[in-house]
Amino acid sequence: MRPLDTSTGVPLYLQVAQMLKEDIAAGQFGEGDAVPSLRVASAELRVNLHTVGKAYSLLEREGVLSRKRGGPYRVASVPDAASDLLLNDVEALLDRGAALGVSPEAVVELVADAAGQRVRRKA
Amino acid sequence: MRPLDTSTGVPLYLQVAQMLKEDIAAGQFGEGDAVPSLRVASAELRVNLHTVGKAYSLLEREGVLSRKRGGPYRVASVPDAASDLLLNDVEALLDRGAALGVSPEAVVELVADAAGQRVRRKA
DNA sequence: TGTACTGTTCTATTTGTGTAGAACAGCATT
DNA sequence: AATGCTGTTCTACACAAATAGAACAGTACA
Repeated sequence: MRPLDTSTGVPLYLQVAQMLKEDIAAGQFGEGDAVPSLRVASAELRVNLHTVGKAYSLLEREGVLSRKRGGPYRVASVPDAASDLLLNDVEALLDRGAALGVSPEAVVELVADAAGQRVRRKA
Repeated sequence: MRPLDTSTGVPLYLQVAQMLKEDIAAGQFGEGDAVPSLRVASAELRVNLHTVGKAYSLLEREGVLSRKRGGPYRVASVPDAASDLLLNDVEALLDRGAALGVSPEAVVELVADAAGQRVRRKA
């Protein structure tokens, strides 16, 4: 799994929930599939078992996961498409740009440049 | 000033520091200018005096602000240009896109669409 | 019936954040 | 000198987050 970022101040359990949600949206887990158990996930992420439990129960309240007593967490419903999950971040980026006096068009250029570098790096 | 977001889990003092840094980068405060005093800023932001103090001393360690005993915090050096401050967010956005299986090009399109809506909304 | 897994619950401790109020020393102005 | 501002320091408390370990009940399978 991807690493967690402890420098931003964002609680780990929120990061874990977000990460799993993205993985499900990306198709890594289908509806009805069991997600990694608390102990397995906590070992892989090098995080406490209770932290993962908090993340999973949060996703359960959101309707993404479901549980049966004694059984593993399973995917209840696949969240919105990947691009929908990104929209919030896109809006936040434009907000920050506006706060800095950078026009939306200029932000688009910044993203396009950075994206271009990635594509070139990959090739 | 802009409002603080208490829902993200990001510490308030980091948000305050970030906000002031952006305002300075945007030209709201020039080199040598005094920034709002701890008591004024804490009243405007509806935040504790010590929280603002923590933010200011952080920016002092970063070299953005400087202080003289008994005097106000002043801008020591204007941080990087506004667009530079946005680059980190742009990279983070592309990272999240990659995690979701969304190509850099598709992310650019998302941003372009959202930006287009803003320009139209403004007009 | 064991065995091994699942999540749940409990207590306990540590750390960071945020708030609150008071007191202090330095600087500038009147 | 007195007043009013500046940031600093101190104690105190409340809360959320994270860690740790133990014990528990339910499920599945050999």
